[in-house]
Amino acid sequence: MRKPDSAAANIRLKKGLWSPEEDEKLMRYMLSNGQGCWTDIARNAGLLRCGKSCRLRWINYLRPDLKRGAFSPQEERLILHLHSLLGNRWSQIAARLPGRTDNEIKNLWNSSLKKRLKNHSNISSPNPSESSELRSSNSFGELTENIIPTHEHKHNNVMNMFMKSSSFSCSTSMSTPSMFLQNYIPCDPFPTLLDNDGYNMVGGAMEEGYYGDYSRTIFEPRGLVRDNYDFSHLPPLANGDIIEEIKVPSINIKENNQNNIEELNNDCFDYNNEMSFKAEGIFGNNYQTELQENSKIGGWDLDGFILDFQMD
DNA sequence: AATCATGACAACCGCGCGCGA
DNA sequence: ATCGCGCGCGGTTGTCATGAT
Repeated sequence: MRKPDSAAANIRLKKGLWSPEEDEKLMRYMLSNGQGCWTDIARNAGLLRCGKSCRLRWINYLRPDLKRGAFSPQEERLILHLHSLLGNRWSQIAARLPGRTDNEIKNLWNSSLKKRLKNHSNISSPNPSESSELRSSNSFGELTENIIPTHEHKHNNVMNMFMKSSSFSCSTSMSTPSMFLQNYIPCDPFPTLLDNDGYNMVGGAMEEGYYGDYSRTIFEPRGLVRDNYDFSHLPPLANGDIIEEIKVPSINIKENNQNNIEELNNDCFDYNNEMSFKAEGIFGNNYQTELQENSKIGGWDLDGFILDFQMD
């Protein structure tokens, strides 16, 4: 049997909304003393609150690194996408949206996104041949059209994307972040490439490369974040393009997971050194298992699909 | 102007987990 | 091995603001 906070057993603790004075006390204490045992923090800061309440107030409201204001459409897209992968694991979703809290995301989902998603699915036809039109014609389309519903649509025909025509041969310099980025094949942040079912194929890369804002999304392994990157001078991918060569940091695959959730949770790559490889332009749906460090053959999961590649 | 409905946000609650005694 | 405690998470409820009737 669980006991209540020891302090709560002795003192009548305050509940409900926080006053500005309480915020001030907690803020001042946290900034000068840092995080510790929340029960102690509550007591030492002179607050008649339980530690749990203080923790919640700090994490969800007072923390200096919180991003205030409404969610951007890009953030909403990301939440939808991550929710399709992770379900109601709000803390894990929040971990991929800097400055946002799990509570905030949960509230957004419950008050807004869930209803919109439901409306969207009611409108959408189960017939895939109709879904493309519907996506662009209903109010929810703007949120979903760039996202592959991971567990629902793993098409074989994705293999036809990027397999023809133009190629990219990228430089190897990487002394600055912007130069470094030239080693990546850029994607239109909101691409229009659609497969036969109307799902956007480039969007699938977002799971791997995304960690902040879709405008930064480039075709890259999971976890890389590059701010303020200007795509305008780079050749856009077009329908049917082939990815001939991509230069990326060396990829040391520490472990391989076949589970999307684990993929997101585990930092599988080491980006310390750059290495180029040939991307053969093939999207395969077979996982490369037991990849070893310095392996010449590899691949990474792009929203459930594997881009196979071979090291130079 | 008053009432009601709705949405957004804030906070609470209960549970499970990890850790140290 | 067990217990107590703190913490984090996800579900739920409470509160307030705003718009519609």
